[in-house]
Amino acid sequence: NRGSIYDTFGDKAGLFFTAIKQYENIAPSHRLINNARVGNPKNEIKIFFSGLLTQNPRFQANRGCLMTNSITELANRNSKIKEHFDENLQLIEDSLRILIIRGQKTGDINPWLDPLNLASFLLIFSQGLNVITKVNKDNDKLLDVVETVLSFLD
Amino acid sequence: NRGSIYDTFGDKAGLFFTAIKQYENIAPSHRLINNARVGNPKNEIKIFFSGLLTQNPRFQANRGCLMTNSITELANRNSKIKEHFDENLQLIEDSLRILIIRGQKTGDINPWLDPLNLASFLLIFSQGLNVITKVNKDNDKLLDVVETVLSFLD
DNA sequence: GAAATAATAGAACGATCATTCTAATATTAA
DNA sequence: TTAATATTAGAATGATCGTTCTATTATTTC
Repeated sequence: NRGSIYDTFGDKAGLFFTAIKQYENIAPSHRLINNARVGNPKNEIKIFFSGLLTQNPRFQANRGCLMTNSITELANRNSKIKEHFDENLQLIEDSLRILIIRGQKTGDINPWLDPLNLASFLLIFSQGLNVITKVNKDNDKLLDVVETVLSFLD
Repeated sequence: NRGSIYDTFGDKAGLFFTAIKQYENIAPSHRLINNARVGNPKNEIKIFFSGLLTQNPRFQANRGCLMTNSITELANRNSKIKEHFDENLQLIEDSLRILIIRGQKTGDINPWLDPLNLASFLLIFSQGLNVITKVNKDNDKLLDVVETVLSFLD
């Protein structure tokens, strides 16, 4: 009900921000961030990417990622939104970097690769997946590409 | 003027489609598509990615790519837009694939890599760049990542 | 230069939007 | 049960949107 919504969230922007925060708790990046310092590094990265491709049945198909969608639509018009997602992306990149460093220590990931550079690359690639899945639903093909990307870590 | 616009383009959607078509003639993918069968393969791919990072002074900063932005905002609500960009992405992927095959023949690109798989990867990565550049303006870092990606082709 | 055509400014339309308000109806706490 | 508190339906607000219209002013064409 309109009344309840305005009472609880203040305004449209407040509701949106609450939605974003809820979304971030169920997005694939949530597990990645939480497990950055535990679990098998390469496996966590793999699960993260699989999560981007396996559409959550909680969501309707083709809707993509709320963060990616919001960045492309709003980042250059709403600095609060932009800053929020800038931080969130940084958190994901940090987690990837930590996992890469750990993977290099255990010998699972090529130690000659630069962790920050590689983490940044994986983050960018993840955002690309969130775009492409909105038009291309050939999941098998995308899974193959993800496998290729993961092989770059070897 | 409102009147002229409606007279020329019919309605808002017509104007948008015309804008899209004009945009596609100046986007970095335009050169890639046109040069898929000529010029140095690896160099064309490099120029394509540089183009995504070097913001065209014709555009205002931080606006990203009109195709990427439109896909994430409209693809699941407007099937005509979705189909248009699906075709356009396919065209870019095809061009990348053709360039990769040519590069493999000349020995510039690792012949063991699967051209379609790799083209799909580069396309996805390009879309990721179009997302990330909307929040992260550290161009030097992104150029480093692009360099890393291009090194995957060796 | 006159007639036909195009472009302009700006009023006007109904639709939708974000938001607030009111009054009625539930739900909880005492 | 009563009183306090939430929740609801839905009317009402002003703003903006996409679109059309009209009357005026330019620009082309003959």
